[in-house]
Amino acid sequence: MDLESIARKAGVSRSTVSRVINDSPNVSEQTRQRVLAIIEEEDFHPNAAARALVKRRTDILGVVMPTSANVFFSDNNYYPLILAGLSDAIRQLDYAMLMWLGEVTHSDQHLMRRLSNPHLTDGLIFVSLPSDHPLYEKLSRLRQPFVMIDRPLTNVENTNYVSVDNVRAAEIATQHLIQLGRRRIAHIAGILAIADSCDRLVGYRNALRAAGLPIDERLIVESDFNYQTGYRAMQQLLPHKPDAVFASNDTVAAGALQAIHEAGLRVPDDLSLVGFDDVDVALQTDPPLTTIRQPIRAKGETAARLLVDLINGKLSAPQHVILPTELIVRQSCGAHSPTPKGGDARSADDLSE
Amino acid sequence: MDLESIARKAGVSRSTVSRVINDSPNVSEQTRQRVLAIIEEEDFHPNAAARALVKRRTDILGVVMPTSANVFFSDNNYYPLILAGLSDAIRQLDYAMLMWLGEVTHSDQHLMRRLSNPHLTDGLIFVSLPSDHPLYEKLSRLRQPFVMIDRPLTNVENTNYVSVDNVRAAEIATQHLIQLGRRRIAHIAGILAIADSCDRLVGYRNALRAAGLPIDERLIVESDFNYQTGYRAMQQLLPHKPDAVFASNDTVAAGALQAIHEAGLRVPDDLSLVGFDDVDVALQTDPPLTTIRQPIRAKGETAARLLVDLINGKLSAPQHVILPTELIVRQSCGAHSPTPKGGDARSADDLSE
DNA sequence: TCTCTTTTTGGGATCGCTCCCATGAGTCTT
DNA sequence: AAGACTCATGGGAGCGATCCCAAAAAGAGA
Repeated sequence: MDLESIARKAGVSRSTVSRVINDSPNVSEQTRQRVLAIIEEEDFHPNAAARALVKRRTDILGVVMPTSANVFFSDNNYYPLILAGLSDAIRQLDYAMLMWLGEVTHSDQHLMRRLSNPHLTDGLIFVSLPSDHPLYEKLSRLRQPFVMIDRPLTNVENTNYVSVDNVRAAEIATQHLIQLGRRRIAHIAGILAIADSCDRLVGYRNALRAAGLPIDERLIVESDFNYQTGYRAMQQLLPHKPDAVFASNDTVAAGALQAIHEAGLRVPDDLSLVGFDDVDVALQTDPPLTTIRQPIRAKGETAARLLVDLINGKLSAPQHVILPTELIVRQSCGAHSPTPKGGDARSADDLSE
Repeated sequence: MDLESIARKAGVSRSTVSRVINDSPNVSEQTRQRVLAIIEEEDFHPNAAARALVKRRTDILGVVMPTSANVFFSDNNYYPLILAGLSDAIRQLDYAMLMWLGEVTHSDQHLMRRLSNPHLTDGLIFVSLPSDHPLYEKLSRLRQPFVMIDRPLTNVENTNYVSVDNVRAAEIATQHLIQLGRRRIAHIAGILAIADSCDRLVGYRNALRAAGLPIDERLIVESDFNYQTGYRAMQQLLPHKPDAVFASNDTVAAGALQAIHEAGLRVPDDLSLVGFDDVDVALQTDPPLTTIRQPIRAKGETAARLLVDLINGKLSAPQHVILPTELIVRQSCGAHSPTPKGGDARSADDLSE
């Protein structure tokens, strides 16, 4: 079933059917209706490959999340939320979304070739690509446009990316704890191979330094962004008597909270706790978490729009889009007297829509 | 850059280059090496559209999750886990994955057309497609193979699907509670528009009936698969004095647990609690949850393999694949004396790999 | 050395579209 | 009423692969 056979049935030419399908204005209303009727009747679908062959665009965007399953599921639904944002925007922009989840190793030649095939997608979006990734080098040679979500670690200037100012956000979180009178503030970092984690650690150090507080390296512990490692990190920290903890995300904060409770300490009375992301879990802990809200879905949406602009040649210089974050004060930091539970601001990201 | 230009540089013909690319055995080793060198040198990528046009296959599988963001994120990572399973298997089978997330409404003609375009994907996988969905009707007319994950509500016989025996699993969970001497067993159901939820409810009723226990409709409450509604459902149940609760998933169970604790009751002493899925959260509650483990990732993997078999014409009759579930006994049901925390079986799905 | 078979190679036809140009029909102008 | 102009339509060329068949080259057997 092709254009020609539809044309024959409608008593017109191939070209006219093509015009109808592509909403060309130069078709008489009468003809258009006749053709549309036949198309409907025959349940005709134009061949995407043939179209792509001549138009040199597939109307497909590629999304690559070279994230291990481990991180994908533990990190606060961060990646699923990014995905949702991407998916929404890409659908709205009338593209389809081709997806690769999971680690991409250098040895996976097949996949590497496919990813860099400029004929398969019109552009690519990479989410949290580590700097030492073999794809990185390939990217530079790539002729097709691409956008990164989260700041790349190297070659920052020439890369289009969408991120938040993690350094500033971490400064604000830490500063908040300092203003509450805390002096021994610990930090449970995320995976330090990820730029965001590094930046948050930098922000944490900046804030302490700015306040003239000493930086005690024993108060800095790494985690894997998940509950379990948050719990263990806190157990490591407790002997050094911190009076506050800034955690790399809300799930880690929840794990830390568990360890704190098991040690017979109270939050926020004995320790103040601040998380990051502001997702569901921040409201499910007891007490609910003070945290930094970042617009996770919006990151995905923005990246998709940016990529499409790039594809359409609307941009010249590389774009660096920095989305805003916000400190959400709840009970776990002890900043103010408890408000009625559930009465405070909810995340814009988690359950909305 | 096309086959022809590579051919010219290598001093061979178009056809020979094509043979090299497609691993045809009828190429001399010498020629193959020469051509491969040029391909590498020029960073040549064959045009996927041109290939698809003549081969009549795109090597792309479509995955449709017509799930609202609400359910996507609340339901125990169920959908992200399915996705991971699909992604792994599809990559391994050397296909690419085209994805549509989120609700697909009848009015979204554009998307509907795209989904049913047999030239875009070689086959489709639908995850938890509600029975009243407009896509359902379109599917029947579809000429391309498709597989569903989770039992469809109607037209079951003619549909290829992968699921678990939710009825039986719920019977086992409920039976377990009965054997522990519980008599007023409540059920927090999931969204009843989803077949799985219905089946679990049926299994619950079956078990009570088989044990000669009365079915008290006040002990059955619906939830949205998330913490919040699990919490509220439990609050509704408490006045009717249940001595056990079978929850539709682990997150709902966690929400219920919170409500139980707030009411000053203890688990498992005052109430036994059983969840469903066996994901991370089941180990993060205190006490850890007794639950039904279902192989979520394996569902995705199985569906992908089934679809590829279907595409290759290896199957004739519609396939119904039912994967096994397992009762995982931990502390929340009170079945045995507490084992050391963390020492019990972990989910095969959550953090592995 | 010549024939017969097998392996390797080359080039035409084809897939189903879009693009471009030519043509015909209808309208407006002078 | 003829030329100029617009709008609707038709058909050739071409996108870049694969497939098929024919031809050339290499190897085998007598």
